Amino acid sequence: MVCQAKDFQQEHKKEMRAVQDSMDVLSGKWKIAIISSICYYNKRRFSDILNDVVGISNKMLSKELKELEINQLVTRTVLDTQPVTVQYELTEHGLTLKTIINNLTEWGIEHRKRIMGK
Amino acid sequence: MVCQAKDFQQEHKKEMRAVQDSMDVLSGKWKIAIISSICYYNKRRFSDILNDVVGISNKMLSKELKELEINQLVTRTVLDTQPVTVQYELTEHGLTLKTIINNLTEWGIEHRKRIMGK
DNA sequence: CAGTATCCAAAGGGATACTG
DNA sequence: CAGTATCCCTTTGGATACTG
Repeated sequence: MVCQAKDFQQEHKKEMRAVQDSMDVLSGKWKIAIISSICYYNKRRFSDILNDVVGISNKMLSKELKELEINQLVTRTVLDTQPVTVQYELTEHGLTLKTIINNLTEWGIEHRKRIMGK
Repeated sequence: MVCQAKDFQQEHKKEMRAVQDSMDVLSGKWKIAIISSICYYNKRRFSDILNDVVGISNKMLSKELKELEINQLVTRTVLDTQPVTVQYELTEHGLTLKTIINNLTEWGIEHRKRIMGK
């Protein structure tokens, strides 16, 4: 019984670490929205993301995309056009966030109903 | 065809708004972790959450819990003990985040494997 | 187009001490 | 125990202008 309680707590610590690991990568006002934008179209250009994500500045977008690249969630490809365009894509790893994005979308809709009320 | 494309984009705008609504409530370094802590035990006291969420200060925890209360995700109950203890619980609405928490936990484990690497 | 550079105000958030 | 109050340094991020 004592032992079971210990396992229970150990398990909880592991879960807390995991959830905090996720949030280290995904937290912040913009990351999930950026991923969501790219995900929907598979490939997305800088200026398109800038338009999709309401309120973000180019400075922020640039910074956030770099971090997502470092964390291997997106790839950046410079296209040989005139002028230059840059395409962002989710990596295989980034695509594993699709379920979470979908859940957050659903939840956002319900939450708005609830808070905005009735 | 043009019409279909328009619907596609309209749908995307709705989804972007929804996902950004979610993140308005959940973003920040701590919220998800706090909810996760309470969720695991159903009820959880202030000092316990303080222990669960690695790195958070009492000031931050206090602030974040207030916001979660405002957004109707948690309830706060003062227990008649000596000294006073306070219990936090997820609301019905807060409990709808359980799926997302679980997904984020799973994802955090996989992400750590991937980044810390092989 | 896709950023970078600079300036600068405002917010974030830790440490510490204190209260009912 | 569960916070609040204060001090104060750090980070954030908008606005604007500039570059390849």
